[in-house]
Amino acid sequence: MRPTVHDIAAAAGVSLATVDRVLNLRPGVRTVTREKVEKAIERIGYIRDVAAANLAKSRIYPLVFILPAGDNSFMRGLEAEIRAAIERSAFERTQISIVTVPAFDAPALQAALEEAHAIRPAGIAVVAVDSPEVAASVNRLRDDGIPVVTLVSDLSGSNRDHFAGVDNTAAGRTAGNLMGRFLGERPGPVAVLAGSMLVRDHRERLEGFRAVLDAEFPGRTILPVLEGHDDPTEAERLVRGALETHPDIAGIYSLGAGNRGLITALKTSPSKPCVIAHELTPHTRRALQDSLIDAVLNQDAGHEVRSAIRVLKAKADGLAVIGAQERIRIDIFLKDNLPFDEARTPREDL
Amino acid sequence: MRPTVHDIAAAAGVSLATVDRVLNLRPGVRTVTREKVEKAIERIGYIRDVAAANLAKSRIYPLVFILPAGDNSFMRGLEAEIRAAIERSAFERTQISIVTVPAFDAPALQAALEEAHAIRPAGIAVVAVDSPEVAASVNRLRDDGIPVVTLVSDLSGSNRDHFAGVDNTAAGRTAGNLMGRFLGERPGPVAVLAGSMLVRDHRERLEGFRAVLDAEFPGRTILPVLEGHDDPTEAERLVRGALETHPDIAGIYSLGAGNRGLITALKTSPSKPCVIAHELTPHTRRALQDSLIDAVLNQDAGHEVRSAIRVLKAKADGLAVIGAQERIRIDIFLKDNLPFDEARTPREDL
DNA sequence: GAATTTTTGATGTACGTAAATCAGAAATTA
DNA sequence: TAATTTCTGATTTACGTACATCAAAAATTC
Repeated sequence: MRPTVHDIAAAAGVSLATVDRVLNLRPGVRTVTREKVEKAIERIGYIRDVAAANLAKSRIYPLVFILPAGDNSFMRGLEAEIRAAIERSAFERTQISIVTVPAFDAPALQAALEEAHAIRPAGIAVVAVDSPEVAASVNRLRDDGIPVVTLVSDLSGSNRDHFAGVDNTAAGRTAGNLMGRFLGERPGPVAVLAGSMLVRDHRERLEGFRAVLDAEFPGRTILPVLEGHDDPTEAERLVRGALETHPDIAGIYSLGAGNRGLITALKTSPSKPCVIAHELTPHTRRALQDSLIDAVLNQDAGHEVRSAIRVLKAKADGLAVIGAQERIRIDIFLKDNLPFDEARTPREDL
Repeated sequence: MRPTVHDIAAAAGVSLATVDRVLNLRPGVRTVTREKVEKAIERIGYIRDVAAANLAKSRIYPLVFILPAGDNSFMRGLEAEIRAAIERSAFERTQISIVTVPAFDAPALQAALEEAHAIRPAGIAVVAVDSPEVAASVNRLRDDGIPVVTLVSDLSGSNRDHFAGVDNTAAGRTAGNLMGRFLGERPGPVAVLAGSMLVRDHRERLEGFRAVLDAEFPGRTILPVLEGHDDPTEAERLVRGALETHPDIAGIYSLGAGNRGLITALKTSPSKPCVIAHELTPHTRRALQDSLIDAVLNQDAGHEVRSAIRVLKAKADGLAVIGAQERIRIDIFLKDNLPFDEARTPREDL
């Protein structure tokens, strides 16, 4: 049988009340007694029964998710996953609220963080805009004992507890490797469509992509980055322009959102470049099936949300997390390994 | 506040004892009363607090994992993940035992299943050999109320509760697509190294690989399958022989284990075929880094084990599972997106 | 050494559910 | 209707922890 608080009391030769004081960091215990109890805990290998503790505390975890607003299929899919988690909140003792802020807007994000801080939740998950002010807000939260997890896009210079997202440099490198191999001997430059260099995930993807192409496929030119701000209309205009200016474009790497616009532009393009994009949405899925896109690198939003919740709860309780379980993988989808469409998939009209 | 059993009792106008009888399917309740209680449960939206219930029951879940013995890096990695889960059993209320049986041996597997049946565990996870006798044993377990999850390799003609593994047909298709694209215009046939056609995962991978190569890359010949029984020595001999008989081999698809032998053969081969293999082990990882292997399709053994445990526990309690969470993904590793090596990785000497 | 403060023990209640017992009520059978 | 069987209610204990209260013991201060 697993040892209980009673066993600690017996082993340490103290009362249950004293054990409780030690375990829950309550005052009124002499250092010698505290050490005696701690040694007994160590000795008998006591592990707190979190389920029982949560029951006794009637613990619930109020969590806040902050993510960009706007017409972005991936982000709306992410939001849908958060809503799915809300459905499960009765089981998971969570109480989740969603806050949306304008995309790529550091001051707005900072304001949202401050507002969330005031509520004093058990934890905050945030799709970060990489800026010092945002990092400062996050650090204040941490100093105040509120765990923070960055979601999808990480935050430099902050002591956030965890990043629930993929290794974006590796994703970019993978895209570079696939692009280089898929193109083979085909001549022509490669275009890159990004959302904004203000978010770290986009910067890292670009960096990885560039590194591999430069190192392993020299002679392949990369055109100046097109910044489409994850907006389909802007993306379409930029891609159309690039394809007109450089009719010999051999490949396009779309490392952000706004793929709907990219796809529209591709449909009317006279040439057929090799296209690698990010995030599996209804649009990229169809384009993959129609061979307009050759490969899609994906991060599973559901996994990211569930991971963020697990980590926030664990951090709130001061518990360890299973590192391997929380590593978010980069999925590579070709048209041959598309997962079955599910009800969970964001709606077609998004 | 979430409704409790007391609320049901009040709402149905019955006593707590009757609610308990209904909830836990105990006898001694008239049909009319039972229906009254069930309607009240429905009406107030009661959800059983599993944590509290498990606490009251002092519930533990005895689980049995059955997997092939032998010198197979992937299977030993799987076993390591099961041992990691055993480490967590105090937290997860599980009590896991591991049984190993000779590989590709249906009678031995059946015997192991019958033995596990006798213990009457809360659930069984099994790496299946695809045979009618094994399916019959599994069906008997199910009829007896013991949930069964197939792990890594599925079982035809059984009513196992769940399959914790990847879509192997899709994996084979993906391999075919990558092979076709990576080879480009390079001439020469493709060799396939498998473990055994007795396991469904290998059959499915081959089928998917063939389908894509035939459909999308016609003109590419596939040599007769080499069956290496997941044994490094045998694999090496077979690959060496094939490379000698067909010096023009352009690609090799290794869809089973025994990759150590394949790699040894590759090192001394005068030609450099494009190689796609399965499962990231210390050996395939190094071969990938050394560019002896071009791509590795991987299933995360840790995810599979954790998923199997979650599903078995849920089934034992008659609860629903989050489908999306339990879908095991096919990881595609190129040398550019290798995950960091971790302590969890199977030891080098395996 | 008395008065004070700090530390410890003993005890009870609570969380939400499970499970058991026993008495009493209702339904069924004779 | 009486005797029997079947249901139902009331109550208690338990799971492992949290948390509060009050008394008693020990340590500290003056």
